[in-house]
Amino acid sequence: MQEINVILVDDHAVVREGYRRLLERDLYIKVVAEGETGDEGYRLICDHLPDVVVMDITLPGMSGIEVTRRVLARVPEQKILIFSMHEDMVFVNRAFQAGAKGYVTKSAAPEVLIDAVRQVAMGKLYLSSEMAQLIAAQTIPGGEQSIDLLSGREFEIFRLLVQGQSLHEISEALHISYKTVANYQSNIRQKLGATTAAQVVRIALDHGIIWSADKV
Amino acid sequence: MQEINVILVDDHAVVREGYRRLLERDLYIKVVAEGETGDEGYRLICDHLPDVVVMDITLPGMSGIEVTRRVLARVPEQKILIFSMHEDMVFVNRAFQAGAKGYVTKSAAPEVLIDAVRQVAMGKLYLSSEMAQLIAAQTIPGGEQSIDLLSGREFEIFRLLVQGQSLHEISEALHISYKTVANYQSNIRQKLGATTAAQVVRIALDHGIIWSADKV
DNA sequence: TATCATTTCGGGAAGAATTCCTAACCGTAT
DNA sequence: ATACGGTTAGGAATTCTTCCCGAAATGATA
Repeated sequence: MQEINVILVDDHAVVREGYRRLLERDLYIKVVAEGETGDEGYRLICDHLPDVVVMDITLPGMSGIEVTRRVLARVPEQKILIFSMHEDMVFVNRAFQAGAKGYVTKSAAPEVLIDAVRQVAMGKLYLSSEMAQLIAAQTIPGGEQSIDLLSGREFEIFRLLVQGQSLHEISEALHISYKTVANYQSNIRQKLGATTAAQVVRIALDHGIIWSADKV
Repeated sequence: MQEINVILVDDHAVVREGYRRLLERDLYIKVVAEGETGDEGYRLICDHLPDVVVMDITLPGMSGIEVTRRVLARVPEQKILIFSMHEDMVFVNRAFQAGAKGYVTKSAAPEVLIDAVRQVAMGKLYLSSEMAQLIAAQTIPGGEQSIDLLSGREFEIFRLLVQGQSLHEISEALHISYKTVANYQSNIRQKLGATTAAQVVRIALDHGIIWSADKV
């Protein structure tokens, strides 16, 4: 078996240290560089062109997904494995949309990461089994493109809801009955697979309908 | 120097693996057990009574801060070091309120964690320098955020709520009555000046308690 | 030590919100 | 014309939320 050159990109030094030691338990895997930010990771990847990149999503500045997109725009064959704490389908979808070759969660067993790196290096796609199960089970809030299931009116009410408006305020703003708004909310939650209001807001966040104050 | 027995509590197996290898680079430090959830960590700590606990905040169910509170209620002299990705002052404050002996962020240099474990084992308090700077910077311009009005328990439930957990799930995770959680939610909303669940989530966003996929 | 404030915990009851069912109305596509 | 989906609501049962209360534990302070 050939040697597998790997670049790690993660903003947590201690965590990176752990990956490196874990991955190098496999004698064929060699970590050739480590990046701390999205920009640094991008430069390192373009310079080294490693066999596999293990990349976190949450990074200072450019996110791991954005780095993936940019790298693949210049080096389409580059193999990038997303290794994230996010167990949300939205992230998995975005990762593969960006062209990532694999997605592994940090809660997976250590051996899974090694396996994933080897699989991806061989040109295969890799999705950790928990994530694959999530895809199979379609009860995930925000899974698939659930937001597209919303009708125009539903989407409009959805937006007002996640902005923090009360049902009463919405009914006045739209000149419809409170009861109608309440019914819409029920339908929206069902279509999105959400059981709590917070989950609905989270879906809105994931789709960029609203955003947090400290977002760059 | 005496041997330092350590217990690790973190929900990410790969990350835990990394800590273990990193910490045991120091010959006096010995990792005697690893916990994956809040409940498991609590049991392990009570059973082993290690010299130092290295604990993440974000855990399934009970948070690391909640575990800290509970452990210290029974073993007041237990030394607990919070090791979290959160660089928000809110979390540092909560950690020390709960009785933690140290707070180190995961973005700190690897040696910092080892140093922190040693300091805490010797009975000292430890705060990584970035966090110490944040404290210094925050004392002047700060100005009483509404979120500071929340008690420890209220903040704990607040976090679970905005993560999308139902009242029933929270009551099970914290082993308290549904009614208590419902009452807490009312108090939280009042203290935060929020009338809808979505507004509560927005406040959490603004304080960095949760974040959106939109950074992707 | 005694005291007072705070926090944690929950029951009861009234009121509000949510769900589920139903149905009307209106375009549009078949 | 018929069928379909979207918009609009009411009714009833259920669930959630608030506001009231109090008990127990904790913590600070005099």
